[in-house]
Amino acid sequence: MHYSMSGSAAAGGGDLGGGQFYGDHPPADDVFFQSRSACGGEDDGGVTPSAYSSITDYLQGLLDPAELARHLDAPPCYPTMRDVIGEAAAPVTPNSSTSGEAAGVESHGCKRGSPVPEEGDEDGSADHHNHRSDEKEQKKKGKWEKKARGSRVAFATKSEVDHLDDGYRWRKYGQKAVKNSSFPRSYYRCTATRCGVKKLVERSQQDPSTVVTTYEGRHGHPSPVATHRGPRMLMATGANTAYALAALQHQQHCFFSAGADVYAPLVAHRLSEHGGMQFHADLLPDAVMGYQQGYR
DNA sequence: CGAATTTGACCCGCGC
DNA sequence: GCGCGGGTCAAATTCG
Repeated sequence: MHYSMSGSAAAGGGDLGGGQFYGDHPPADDVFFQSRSACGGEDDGGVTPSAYSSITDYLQGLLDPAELARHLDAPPCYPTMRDVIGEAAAPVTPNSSTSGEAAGVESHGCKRGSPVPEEGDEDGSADHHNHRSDEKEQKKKGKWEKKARGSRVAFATKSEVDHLDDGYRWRKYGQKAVKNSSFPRSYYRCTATRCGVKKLVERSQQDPSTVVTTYEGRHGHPSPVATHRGPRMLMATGANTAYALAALQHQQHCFFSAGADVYAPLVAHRLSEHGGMQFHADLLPDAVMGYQQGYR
């Protein structure tokens, strides 16, 4: 079901235009960015380009902390993440607030369960029952303590579809009601063997039309979609942001076309500067280019 | 029939 | 120490 809705489903929902990136906790390995169709309608003129660079660079681990902090402290021209996606994605718990919406990799790192499956990925069902006891024992030994996880990247996208196709295959392993949100949060794991990447999907409480997706970790394998399509591609429409993210994680070439996310291109551009990802500006709408120039 | 999803139970960290 | 809330497991169920 999830797979079938793919990007096309999002596409059906109309183009998603603009995207916004957020990151409000430099120390944490988290990043947040949002995309939405009505971006132009707001004070998007105030979009802080630097925010993008920070996120982009953050994704690539290229930005120095000081600069990142500066970017993140900059007055948001967008509503704050909390404003946009509500408390669902911006936990009100004190601990999470310190490290931003994504509440820190740390808080998750100590949790039990699939602490980044290594040999036995999620498919290693045969070991599941033993897995638990093993984890318990290992926990006692403190083995899971602060186990470093991949970076977390969150983004919000206007879409009628909860699970946007980002080119990877995901298996849903859980769903839970979230406090202060009438929408449940879904938990997905990459189905690729030995890939411990996870994805959390939930709808914004304040804006039900917005889907907040959080990636955790990086794929250590090529995207099934990209592989099949030959040229690494990312198309327009709603799935852009998700694709962009996948691309970012994979440093794949990224194509954005008219109607595409306004901000994702910026990220792509920035990445291109670092040789991480190629940017195909010819596919961008003028508005995007103009914006980009202003940014540059 | 195998794969994916659903969903209640369980576990654990954290705040009070 | 207790309760809350988030994250994961895994059996049951559904789907292709």
